[in-house]
Amino acid sequence: MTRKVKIPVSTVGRLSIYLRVFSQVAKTQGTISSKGLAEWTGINSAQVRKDLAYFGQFGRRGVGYSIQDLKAQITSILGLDREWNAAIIGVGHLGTALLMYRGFGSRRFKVTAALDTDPDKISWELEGIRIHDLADLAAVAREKRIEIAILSVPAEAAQEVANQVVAAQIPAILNFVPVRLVVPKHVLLRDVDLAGELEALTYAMRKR
Amino acid sequence: MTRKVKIPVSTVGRLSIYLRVFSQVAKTQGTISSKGLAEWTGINSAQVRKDLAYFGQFGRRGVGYSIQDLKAQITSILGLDREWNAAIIGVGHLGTALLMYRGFGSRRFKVTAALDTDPDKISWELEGIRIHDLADLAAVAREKRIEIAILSVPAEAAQEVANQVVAAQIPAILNFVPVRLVVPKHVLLRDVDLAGELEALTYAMRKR
DNA sequence: CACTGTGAAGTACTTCACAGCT
DNA sequence: AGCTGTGAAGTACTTCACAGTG
Repeated sequence: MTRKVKIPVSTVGRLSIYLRVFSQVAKTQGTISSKGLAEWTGINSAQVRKDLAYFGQFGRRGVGYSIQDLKAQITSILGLDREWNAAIIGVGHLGTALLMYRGFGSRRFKVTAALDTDPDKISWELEGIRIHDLADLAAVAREKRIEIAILSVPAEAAQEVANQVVAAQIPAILNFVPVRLVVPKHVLLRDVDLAGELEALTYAMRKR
Repeated sequence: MTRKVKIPVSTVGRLSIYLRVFSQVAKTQGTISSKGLAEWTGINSAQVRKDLAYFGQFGRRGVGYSIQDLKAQITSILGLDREWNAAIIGVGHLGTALLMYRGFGSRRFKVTAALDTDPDKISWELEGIRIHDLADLAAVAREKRIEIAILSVPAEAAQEVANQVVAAQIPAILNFVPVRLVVPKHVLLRDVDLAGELEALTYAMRKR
């Protein structure tokens, strides 16, 4: 079940997609074939089988995959069989935006803290979440058992704040700031570049 | 300058990254080498050269790339030499969030309209942007010259709303809804999956 | 002579195609 | 008979390495 072979990053991304199909199919009973999943997702059926086979032999030849089993397996592989506490760092427009977004929580993510350096914001509450002084990050992270830092600070401050996140022993960062952050290898970093996504669209439109 | 060779999607993503370095380097005079860009971005210098060479011969051997020129070139390639009007469709938590986020606008994107089906929201204003009835999408799109639809509606409604976007002749969709949308080939579609990004982090944390 | 532009080699991911199980 | 699991083939992207040049 746990393997030696290196699993492509893209495979992990597709696991999220497969999982989501089950909410749409809604049936928790019954089976689904790789071809069925392929139709729902637009992903090639051989790709579906290969993705799932990385993690074990979940399917039954001639039948397909048990929806219930597969759902449980993927949930567990993605670590969604428990809750994860996240903190929003930087409560500007985007940070506020992300605080309000419950879509994070609908799956197993809880935003349980917010932090900023602006004295006008500190100790306010937003959506029921108190805004702490960023200087207290280490204490807040320990107390609230924060495992994910969601970064939405100004670009100039980003690296310095990332350093503080690392010092506070938070193991993972979801970075919305369009800056290349340098962090130690043991810290997980993932970038989301919203302007970049739009630029990919305008690039394609411009080409026409 | 315009080419036959197919340009990797990933190259376009990196153009956004290169462009961003110039805001950080700040100097509009002078040159930068592929090695310099590599250091700023963490991208291999051969990759940098290959990416830029897709679009023409911008560099000078022995010298590097003129920052001013390169900035102008990439800006133009990405279509950022003009403004683009976007509409937010679905003013729930995430939609409101995105409306408030000025980071879109800081580059050349303007959110000039918002739409929803909820009578309690319609004709309110949020951040100076009026919320229109989704039923009026085609009219609003025409009047406001909307070229990008930013989709943040409930999953159940997403495909139907996407159909309306297509019917309204909006050529591009940035989809925040975790659903596979089916649209005609001439409509550009890009998916952003925020829960998926977090799941990629928890997957990696779980593995330890 | 430092640095680009680019073939060639290397690596990673995807799809095919089919043997093998149920 | 139908569908998985997986080597082998195919395709796409990255990195190397160096000839070419300002």
